[in-house]
Amino acid sequence: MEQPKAKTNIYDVAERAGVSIKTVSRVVNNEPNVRANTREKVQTAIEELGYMPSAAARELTGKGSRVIGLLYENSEDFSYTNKILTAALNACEEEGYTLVLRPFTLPNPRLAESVKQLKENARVEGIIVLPPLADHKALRKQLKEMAMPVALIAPKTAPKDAICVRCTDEQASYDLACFVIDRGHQRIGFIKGHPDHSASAERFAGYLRALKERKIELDEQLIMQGYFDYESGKAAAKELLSLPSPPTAIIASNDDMAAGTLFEARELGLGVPHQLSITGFDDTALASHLWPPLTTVKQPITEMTTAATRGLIQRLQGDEPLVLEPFNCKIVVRDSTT
Amino acid sequence: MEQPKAKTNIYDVAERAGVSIKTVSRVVNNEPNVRANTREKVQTAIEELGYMPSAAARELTGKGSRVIGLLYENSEDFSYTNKILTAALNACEEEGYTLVLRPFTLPNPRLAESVKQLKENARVEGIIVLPPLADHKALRKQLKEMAMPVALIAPKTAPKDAICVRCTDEQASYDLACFVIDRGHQRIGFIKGHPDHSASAERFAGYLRALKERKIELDEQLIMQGYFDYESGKAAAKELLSLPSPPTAIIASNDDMAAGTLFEARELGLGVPHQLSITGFDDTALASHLWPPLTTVKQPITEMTTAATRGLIQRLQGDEPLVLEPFNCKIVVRDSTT
DNA sequence: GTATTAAATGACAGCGTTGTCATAACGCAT
DNA sequence: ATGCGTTATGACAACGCTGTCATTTAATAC
Repeated sequence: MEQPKAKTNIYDVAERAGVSIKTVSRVVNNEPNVRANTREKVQTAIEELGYMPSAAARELTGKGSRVIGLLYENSEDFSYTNKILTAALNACEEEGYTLVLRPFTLPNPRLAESVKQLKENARVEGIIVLPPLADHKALRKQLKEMAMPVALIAPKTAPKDAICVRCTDEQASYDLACFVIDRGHQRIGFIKGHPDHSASAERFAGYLRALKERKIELDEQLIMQGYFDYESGKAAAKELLSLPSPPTAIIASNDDMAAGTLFEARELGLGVPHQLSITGFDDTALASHLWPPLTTVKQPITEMTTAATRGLIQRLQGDEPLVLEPFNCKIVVRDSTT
Repeated sequence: MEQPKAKTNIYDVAERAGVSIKTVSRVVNNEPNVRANTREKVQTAIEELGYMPSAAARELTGKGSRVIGLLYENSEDFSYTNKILTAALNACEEEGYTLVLRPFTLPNPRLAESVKQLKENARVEGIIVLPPLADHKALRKQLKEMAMPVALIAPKTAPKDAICVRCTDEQASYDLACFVIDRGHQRIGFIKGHPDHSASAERFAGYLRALKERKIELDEQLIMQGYFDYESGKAAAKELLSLPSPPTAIIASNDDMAAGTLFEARELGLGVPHQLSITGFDDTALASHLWPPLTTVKQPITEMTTAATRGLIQRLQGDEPLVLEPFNCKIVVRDSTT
């Protein structure tokens, strides 16, 4: 497998295989009437050069574009990811760009391959990466190798050759913890987020800073590891609440885990917020639909995403790669806290 | 504005305007050095012919593709729309197609324009339409005019020139109502869904059939109009529960409205399920995250969407437009019903 | 009015592929 | 070997646009 300097085209393959471009075309499109022997030679050349046909050229010759659309009504109550999608989609439309989505389930061995395909097949020129993928080492390496312009949303480490947007997670978490402390709580449980998300560490740091400044001694027992999903929040809450001296408030690193905590409190017959205060993070639809509705933190997701998308597009057009300031979060007080 | 028979290209415009194709190109790309007079002539010709430049050809000449990617981790707990997106995205990837998303907020005066742009700009060859857009008259007309191959998800009326997928909503709703009746309930409230969604009527019909077969007299007071959102469910529940003789069970036409109902029950101090049984529809993440978790109906969304997408792609490739049977739903019993 | 310069316009190649049609090689029966 | 019908291969135009560079036209100065 060689490292193709410039993009290889059908001529390169034809030359290497010692056949005409038409024959290469036939092999690529699985057409009949190619000797097995020849087919193999061509296939080898393709592999060696890492050749991928140009979708644009194909389309131009009358083949379809292999693009299909999906129309849907944009409802209000979207989850975190959805808010990002919508914002990015809108920003792209305004700039005359087309956005192609690619969801992954981690761990994913075919990740590199899939990203490469995204470039060749779907013709993407730049890529926006959401957490926790934004910090995925293999992915970042792959993107760099492909010299793919990148915009990272809330990454832990921000390479300077990428557009990055962040928000003041640490400060928001600090503010939230102070808010809880000011309501008279002293034993405050904390459920950490998924360790792969940069936000997790930031939010935890804010909690720690608040305790320190308000002179509350840190009790390791009150710190739980969660993974941003409902079940992990539930499990963590169960453990916290069965402590000999349980917390009177629990700060969960996102709304899903807060929902799990709320569920667990119910199971144990604890009244919220009177016997237990609970807070979330992200202000998803869930937060306002639970009973009682959750006190949480609202990130300016739409603004962040729009900025990242615009930034990426600007770079693609050769403009200055502007540096983005962190965006401010805001506490949303509801009824899950005393 | 003429009706272009075949796709107009830059030559048509040049001829009509009496200039060279290069000049047309200059106008289209807002390049300098074109006399105002000339520019106008060209612009007029473009309008009259409804010309839109070919993105594929542009890309081939070295301009970028104007496509950017967005990578995200595929989490489990997705809403209804998200499940559809993910399934469609996956089906497309498997078939070597690229899926382009376009969210709308209704009502939208620029809908037709946006769809046209989707065709020209994003080069889509076929379109999948989700409810309630699947029944949007103006949209359907526009798509038909453009001769755009279409796949409709859960439409009310199914034109035979479109791929359509449906599921057994009526039967599922009937089964659910019977389930509730069999638990001893006689006064069962029903919160209807958004009138624009085909599913709303189907679900209501199932409820009616169950009452009839079980010889329970229909009480109009127990029927409420909702709109599939949390707030409308809450409002409907409030009204139902303040009736002189309130229902002992409420069937909401989706999970969001069931969540609103649950909230309202809490506000009124009613125990769920002992004093009030509640059911939802769709089996979204919300349903299992609430307390108590909701009894609801699970649609095979992934299967439906995959079938629709595959069907559309088959048609695009000139194969037989297969007819799809309705998909079966399944009741998921949880703790919100006695 | 003519020379000089700048602005406006056009002719043409090239982008990477596939379709058409011509040509070359093969397989087989004579 | 010879001829014939396949099967395999290649040459070349076409797809619709933009870049380069040549040419025409207008504007300005003398």
